[in-house]
Amino acid sequence: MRNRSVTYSSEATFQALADPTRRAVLDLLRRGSQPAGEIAGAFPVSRPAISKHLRLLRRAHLVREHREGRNRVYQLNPEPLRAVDSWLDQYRNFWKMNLNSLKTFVEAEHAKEISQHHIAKPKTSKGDH
Amino acid sequence: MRNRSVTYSSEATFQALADPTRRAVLDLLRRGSQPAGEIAGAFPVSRPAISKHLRLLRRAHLVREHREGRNRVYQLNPEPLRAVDSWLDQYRNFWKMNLNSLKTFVEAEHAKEISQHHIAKPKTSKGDH
DNA sequence: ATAATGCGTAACCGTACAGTTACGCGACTC
DNA sequence: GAGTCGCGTAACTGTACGGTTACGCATTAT
Repeated sequence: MRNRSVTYSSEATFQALADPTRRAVLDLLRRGSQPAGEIAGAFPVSRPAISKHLRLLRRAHLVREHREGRNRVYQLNPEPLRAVDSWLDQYRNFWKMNLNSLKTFVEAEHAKEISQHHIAKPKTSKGDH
Repeated sequence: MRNRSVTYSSEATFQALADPTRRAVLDLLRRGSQPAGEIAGAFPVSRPAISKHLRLLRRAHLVREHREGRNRVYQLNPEPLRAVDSWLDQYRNFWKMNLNSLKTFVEAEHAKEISQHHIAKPKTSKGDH
């Protein structure tokens, strides 16, 4: 449970990531920082629309903004994505399990087949509930 | 670009994950499949509200539903989370980079300081743009 | 000083959606 | 068959938000 200087609300993060345009902005920003205008230029929506998206991304700390003359340059901040990664972590074993489920199943069947001489199956654990 | 039998729209997935209640439902379902009623019982909102959340999760293929008598049992399907994991992958190197950014920066400054005898700074490389 | 640029914000739509209550329907119980 | 349980859905409300246009405010250019 390492506590970095700032604790990012994964709530805001997920919320910010929910919009495809915002994810695209992040993808764009991976190539390098850009002023708001150029970001807006990359999308088929109006500049104010992007401005609002950027505000949301700012609130989620997914981007950082600093002025440069009359430009506002936006920079990616991948830090909060770490929280998403951690959250995902709880499910990773889970889908690895599923990855091997067929294999495991087959092996289990195989093992059963081998040792299946006089052992009565107790009841088949009826799902995972 | 592996194409599994089903292609999950990461759009629907992110959308589904955007709500805290829905993420909580998934977290709950990690412990095992449950009928809708029990899921609803675990939250301070009405049963129909949960029912709608479950519908969204179903659409995103994050849960699977099957009837069992007069119950509808919901089961976690972690598959679509893989897509999220892949998406995140593009940022993983990035935040590893940032881990070392301070170190790198300090080292760079140090190097500059050493060689900085008669070199006029052209204009300060102006961010990372 | 004046004009033009770059951006954010306000004001205003339309739509999505979280939540509620009322209702309906299939599935077990007696 | 009548009652009840489990659960989805319809109908409705409040709110968030994506998009637009109009506007305002700095900063640079003339």
